[in-house]
Amino acid sequence: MTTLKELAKLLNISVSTVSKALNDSHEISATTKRRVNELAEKLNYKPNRIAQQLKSNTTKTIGVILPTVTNPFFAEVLHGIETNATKNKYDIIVCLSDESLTKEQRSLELLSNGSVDGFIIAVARESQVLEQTAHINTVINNKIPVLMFDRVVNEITCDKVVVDDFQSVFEATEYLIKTEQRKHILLVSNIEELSVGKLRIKGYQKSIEDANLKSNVLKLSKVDDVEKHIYNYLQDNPETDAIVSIDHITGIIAINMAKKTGKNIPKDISVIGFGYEHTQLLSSPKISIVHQKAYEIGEMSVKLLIDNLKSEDHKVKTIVVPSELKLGESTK
Amino acid sequence: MTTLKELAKLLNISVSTVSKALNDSHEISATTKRRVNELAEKLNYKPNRIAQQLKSNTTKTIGVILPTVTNPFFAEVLHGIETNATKNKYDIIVCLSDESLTKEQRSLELLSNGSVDGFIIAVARESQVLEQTAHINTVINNKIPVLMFDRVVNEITCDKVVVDDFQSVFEATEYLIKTEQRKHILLVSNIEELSVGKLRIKGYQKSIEDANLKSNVLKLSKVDDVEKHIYNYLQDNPETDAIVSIDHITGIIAINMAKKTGKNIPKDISVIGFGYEHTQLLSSPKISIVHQKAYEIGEMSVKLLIDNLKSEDHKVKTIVVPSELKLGESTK
DNA sequence: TTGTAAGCGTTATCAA
DNA sequence: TTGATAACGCTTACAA
Repeated sequence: MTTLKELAKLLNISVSTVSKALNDSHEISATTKRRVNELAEKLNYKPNRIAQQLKSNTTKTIGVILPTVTNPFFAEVLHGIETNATKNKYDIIVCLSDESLTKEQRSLELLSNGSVDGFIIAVARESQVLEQTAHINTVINNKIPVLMFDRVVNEITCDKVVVDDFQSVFEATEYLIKTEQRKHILLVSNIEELSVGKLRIKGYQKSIEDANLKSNVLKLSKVDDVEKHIYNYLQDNPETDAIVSIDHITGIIAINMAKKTGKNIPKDISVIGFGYEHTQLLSSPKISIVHQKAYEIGEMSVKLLIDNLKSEDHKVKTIVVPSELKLGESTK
Repeated sequence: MTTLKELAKLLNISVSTVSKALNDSHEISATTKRRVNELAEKLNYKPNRIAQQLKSNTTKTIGVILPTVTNPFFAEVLHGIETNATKNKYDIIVCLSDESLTKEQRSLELLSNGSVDGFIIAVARESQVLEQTAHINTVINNKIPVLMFDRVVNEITCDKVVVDDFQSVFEATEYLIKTEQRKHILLVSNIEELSVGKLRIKGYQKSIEDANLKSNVLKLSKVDDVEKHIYNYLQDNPETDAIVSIDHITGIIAINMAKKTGKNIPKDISVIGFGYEHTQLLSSPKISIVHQKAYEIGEMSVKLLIDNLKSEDHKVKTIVVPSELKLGESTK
């Protein structure tokens, strides 16, 4: 790789002149600027990023720590983060915790050595269940800005970007009750132990209570044969006339199982699930979903973090990104 | 952040002594090592990564350039890359080309300034269709190692990790013909313009030819209503007794549509699709899939690239990661 | 066993 | 308008 020194030697001028010329400093004459730029172009000179980082003590890099990326929600958030980071000339270093507390701790620790200017993180399932989050506070105490999204820790004070978990499921359930006159609404879930899962279930329950209906929650996160479990429930409870799923899998399974019991969707049973870009393609009839704006969550996260990095007097904020009920064909 | 200089001053010794002590150099006495380590521990000293990178002229960072991460194949590959990179003490900087040539060029260009030691890349759809890949050769000519996976460019000489696209579909089709005696096998695809798509289609065609059957290919990448398209085909061709999908979407849609035409799966029609971890959950009956070992592809890619980075006399290799036919319930 | 000094590639200050 | 020099934080000959 070509360096300033090499350019300087070839042109018989000093390194600092070359540097200034390339940075279009007003101190430098037009002619030398031209000479320098021509040679730089010719030799395909690129300022060494690492040297700049050392000098400026900033990396223009964000550490992104995700529980997983095979869950389409986090994949789409990552998409939003990457696009917006790039737009702002930031790189992202991605670490996956695989839902493990230890891996999350290690990643934060490893990157807290000047590798990144700040972090965007959704905490691991394990960290959340065990309520172990001291490592995140350590980072914050070291003056490295942290932004948490989706899976947040209430006890930690930092910027947050969250989904309207309670509200969106509340409204989805209300839709089934008020617009569709459904009376026997089942909730299915494979994320009931996560903070977001709990909030969503509460949204469902509030709506059910308000209408004086009976709450029916099928918790499946530890169940082996989810299909069978749902199928059996529907067999045993043939009065079921609507299903709400709070994740991106069990809604589709519910549709398949309801059809298997001979029910027509949406005539006999309405189904609303959670989902993202392609989810609706994967069921027939196309599933109605609470569409989490995952891309926007990533986008907002980057914006808020960069604002924190740049402004002196940044004040901590929590942004709620509203979801959208996207009706497909599994509702009337 | 604590620096060597600060430690040195507090201990009244020189910076180099501190550095050596922390690196457990045999030059240093046990007592000073202890003193240094204690203070370092106390002040939570971490060697500045950027300074080390500048000094050593290596970043221990891999640039990973993916077309997208919402496609579960690439998500799973990323998972494999991240896990294995971390295991080898490498970080990854992730860029998404969004299937765009320009973005791919920009990312490569931007990271070719010392930010990374090497690249892992799957080329964008656009780059592949337009056959524009000079930017990749530019990087290689700059002596930055590149590894390509899945979507590879034959004309470029570098390490490659690929799937057995031809062979896996050849065998899947053969299974339907020989084991299940199917005679009217439809291929559905939404990736027919990609190199991998073409190979897979060829695998199907070879198998069909060998058995003297008729080839039926439904190309859907530019079709709006995929469901309807498949449904109509099945209505018009009721003799169809098997379907092969070469992507992770259209197989599931095919199952749903076949059921809609009143066919029983797998009695009347067998279906084999492509898929990954969760794919089988999303259809009923559970779809049989060609399971691409995406995680392993990521794993192998990292191994091969790091080998290239470390060894002097690395010779270019292409590794084929075999897929596995994972029978579900959509075949007999 | 410890310390001095040079150097990685930049940028910035100050002097010429 | 240009150049010499120091500095960012670290490692490593080499000198003491």
